Amino acid sequence: MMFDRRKEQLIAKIQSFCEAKGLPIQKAELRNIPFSGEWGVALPFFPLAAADRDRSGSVPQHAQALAEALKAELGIPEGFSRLEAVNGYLNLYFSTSEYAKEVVTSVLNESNRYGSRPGSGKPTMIEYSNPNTHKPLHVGHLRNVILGGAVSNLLEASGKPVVRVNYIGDIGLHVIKWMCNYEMYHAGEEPAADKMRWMADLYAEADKRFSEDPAFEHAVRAYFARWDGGEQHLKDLWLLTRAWSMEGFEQVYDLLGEHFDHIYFESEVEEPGKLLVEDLIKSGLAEDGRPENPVIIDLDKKLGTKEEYRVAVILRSDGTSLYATKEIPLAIMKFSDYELDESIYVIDVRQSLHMKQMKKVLELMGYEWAPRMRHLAYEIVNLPGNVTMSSRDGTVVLLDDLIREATERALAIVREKNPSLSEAETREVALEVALGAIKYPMISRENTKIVTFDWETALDFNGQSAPYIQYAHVRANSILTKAGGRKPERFDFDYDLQPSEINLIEMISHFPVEVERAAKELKPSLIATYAYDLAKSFSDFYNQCQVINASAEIRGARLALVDAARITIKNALKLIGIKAPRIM
RNA sequence: GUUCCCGUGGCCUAAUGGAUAAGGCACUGGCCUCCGAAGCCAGUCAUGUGAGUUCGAAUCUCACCGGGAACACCA
Repeated sequence: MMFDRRKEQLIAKIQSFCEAKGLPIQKAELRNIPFSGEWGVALPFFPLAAADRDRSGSVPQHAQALAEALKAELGIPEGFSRLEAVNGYLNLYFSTSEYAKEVVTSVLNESNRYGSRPGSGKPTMIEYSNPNTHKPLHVGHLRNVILGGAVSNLLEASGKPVVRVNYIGDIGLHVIKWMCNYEMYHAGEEPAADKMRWMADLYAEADKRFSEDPAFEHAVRAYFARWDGGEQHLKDLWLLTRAWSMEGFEQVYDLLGEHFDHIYFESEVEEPGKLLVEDLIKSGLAEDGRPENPVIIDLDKKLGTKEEYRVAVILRSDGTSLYATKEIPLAIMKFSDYELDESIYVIDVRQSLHMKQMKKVLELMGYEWAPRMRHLAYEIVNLPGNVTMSSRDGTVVLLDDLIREATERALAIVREKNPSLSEAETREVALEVALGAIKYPMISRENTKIVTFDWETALDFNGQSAPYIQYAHVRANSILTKAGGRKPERFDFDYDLQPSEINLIEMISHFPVEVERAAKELKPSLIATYAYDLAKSFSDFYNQCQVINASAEIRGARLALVDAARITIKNALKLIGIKAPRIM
């Protein structure tokens, strides 16, 4: 980039200025100017002033004096329009036309690659979604899927290959309940077209019977014993119904635009887990308390820590497996299946201690990669009044219901706002808008903050929301279409740029930096916020600057800018799993 | 009891240790003969408390207050 080179030249000059004055140059760092309307870089002189032994007066005063001194020394470097020493900062403003052209040109050239870099190196594995078969998905699962998917996208965009994996809970009491209920009351029935829904309804029915009908509970226990006995008929039924459930999940993942590279099943790590526990007992790491007590690893005792790692329970006293039993072989399997740089777990914050224990256990077992396991902890989704979602208490919002409700609402709005669309277009747009609207609040806040779900917010298509961003994209698209769809081959920003278009170009140019930061910190919320700010900048521009009706010399440049904005909005939305419709 | 997370206008959220704390919702009043009003413009209102570090703190440290979570056989 031309401006990178100019910056380097500038930094060299600043360095010689600092050396001449005996100032610690390592403390000189360029940053963005917070005000809009013009662009450039700012150099704060406070650290230099504080370190200067020849300082006269207060630090801010001296910073201002230094800024002025450097300003006088630099004159006006090539590529800059003016310099300004104010409030202890030296602000260096770029020549607008060159900078604008450079930004817009590179966005148009890179198009849908703008903001991403090619991948290289060892892959990072990201485990997320992790649903239980035979059970419905609720909005808590949605946050996990959206977050995991977005983090995967971000890492990919920042140049890391990614392996997306899903760890499916395909065994346990919930499965037995479902199958027992099915055999007793729905034997031979086939799933409805909406498999997710059908499975969920039967699960709710089974769960209700289980808690209300002692006879059914009895039947389930007996059924479980037959399962443990390895009865072939039950195995066949399990495989069949699990496949139904997986097909249901696939339907939902397709709808959400998610995919996985590898599926791990709980059932495939259960036996290896039990074998590992025996090894751990033999090696002396684990203590076998059976038959009265479970098999444990007393981490605090082993490590000499106090109430930090606590006790990890790795096998029940009756010899049956626990979550932890299976987690250990799964972690090992991941690193042997792939040569991983990192193994990320997207799991809610309540499992932080458990994750910390697993990592430590694997470290004690001698796996060099254990430190490369990383828990991405996120907060749960609540209901108003700090009500935790629980299917047992019936305080749960099913994903299915939410998507249906949002789509219906979107459909009505699209019909009202844009009646000229065909039925097929209307449906497609409504779905994209509805999904965007329900995804956005899940991803736009920090991972560590609780999301409180309420229908009003989830179905609000105004304000800071995905539909607002999508709408900006649609309007940009609309201008380009009206202009004839042809892209100007040559354009220049040699005219007096309006503050709103300078601001828009500035926002567009920040995208790659935002992607890097979001990837590094595993924070998709930064991109969600950025996408909104970008859309807002575009709206400002849209309201203040004419494009199609502009004079010939301005028109080409503004069309190019609109196209660059359109591309950047679309790319940003894509990273957070939201589609950008052409029309709406 | 130990540990972790969160406290920013009436409500929800934003702000790589840096300049004037930024938006949304709600409320009030304006704007469709002008590239689409899911929009735009204008208005009122905020960093839990107290110390510390720093030239400079919403941000870092400590204490306290308030809310949530985890802590031996759920996942």
